[in-house]
Amino acid sequence: MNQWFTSCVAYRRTPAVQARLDAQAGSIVRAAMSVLSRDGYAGLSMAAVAAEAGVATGTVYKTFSGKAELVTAVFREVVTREVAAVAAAGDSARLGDVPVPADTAPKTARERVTAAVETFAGRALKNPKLAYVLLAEPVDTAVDTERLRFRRAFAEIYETAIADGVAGGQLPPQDPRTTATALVGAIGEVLVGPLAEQLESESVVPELVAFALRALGVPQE
Amino acid sequence: MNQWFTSCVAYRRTPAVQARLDAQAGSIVRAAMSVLSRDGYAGLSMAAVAAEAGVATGTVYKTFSGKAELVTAVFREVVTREVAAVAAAGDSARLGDVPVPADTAPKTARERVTAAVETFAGRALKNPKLAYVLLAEPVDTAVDTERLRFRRAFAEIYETAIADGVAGGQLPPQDPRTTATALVGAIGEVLVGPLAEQLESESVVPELVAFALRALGVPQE
DNA sequence: GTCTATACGTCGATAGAC
DNA sequence: GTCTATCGACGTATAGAC
Repeated sequence: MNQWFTSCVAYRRTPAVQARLDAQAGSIVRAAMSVLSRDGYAGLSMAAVAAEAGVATGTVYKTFSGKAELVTAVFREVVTREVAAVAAAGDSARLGDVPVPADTAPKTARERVTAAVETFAGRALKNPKLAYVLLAEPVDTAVDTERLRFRRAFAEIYETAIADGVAGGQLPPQDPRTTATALVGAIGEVLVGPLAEQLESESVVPELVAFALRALGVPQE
Repeated sequence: MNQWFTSCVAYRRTPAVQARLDAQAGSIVRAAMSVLSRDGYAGLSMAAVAAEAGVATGTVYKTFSGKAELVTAVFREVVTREVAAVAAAGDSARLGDVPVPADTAPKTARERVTAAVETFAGRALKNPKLAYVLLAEPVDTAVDTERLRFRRAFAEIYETAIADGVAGGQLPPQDPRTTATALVGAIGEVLVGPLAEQLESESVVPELVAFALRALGVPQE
């Protein structure tokens, strides 16, 4: 009994072990992202991920109970990255923890939305396989649920920019939440086409920006 | 041998039998639509559908190889109905086979888009369970594929209206296809929220219409 | 992590169509 | 008379609760 207890304590996860496991999990997730970017969801087999990460297939199942869980983790990682990039491009307040220099004029709603749309769409078109999985590819019920969070996160970025614009009189009266949500849906829908067919249509980003500015009611130049 | 052949001919599906089977398939699909509207996708079990249709569960599998196939058939049926309703509301050319009376002024782009958006959103909010399944609910990979067709069908309705408006100078220059696609995405995205939470927010339809009109560049009244 | 409950899909028997 | 469509109960897998 005493010995059993001792063993139990001894095998309890030490911080070091936990850290190693976390690092491994991160490594596997990054490997999965690489595979996804290169070969799309069709190529995302557990074996391929394991090979890319340099571990055995069994090891992957050690940290992720199944493919759905792994995919979900990958999804969360990618979403966090993309949201950060778009937020950085669109937010006027601060990037990371660095305050905006005092001599920089605050961005207008037009600038903020333009930057956010261009960043989002540009990144998506630069990594079409990944973006298509994120936006639309029929994958898995669990992933679909994650997609809802993903879209919400982007909508919140637009929402603050729009609310600021309305408050400042740059934009006509409107419900910022509705407009922001609609914008996210619009951008996603438009991108799915070029993404699915691997067309990097050059005109799609400017068209998207034009649509967004019209939809917000930005006064035409 | 001769007798076998005679029997075979005798038991070959006669038109009457085929018609009955087709009718049964339709009946099952309609039953599934009822269940879906009432209990949502969670309540759409094969047993519930069979009970609603007044047949045994085994019978359902006679016409549909599995749940995925049944759900796909239901999806197709619903989409066809909804597209027809929205097209009828939005098209200026003709409703069904009846030509528009000559004394009726052709609808403006503003009227056509307003009618289409109101019809689509109104019908969705009147049947939220069904609409949520159609638009966003994580269901099945096969259904996701169908959803793409569904959205495309709606986009085409908007596309013709927008193209006409641009050609007639009522709308500013734009790519009708892009705008139409974006509009479908925007409307769907906005509706998902109220639909998921069963809120029949009264203001959502007017806001959607306002968004759509701004996005098309319709001159503000 | 285990356990229970629900629901998908199958199978043999029966009844009815041709 | 033969074959097939229908029925409904059962096996099994999976998902959700504790």
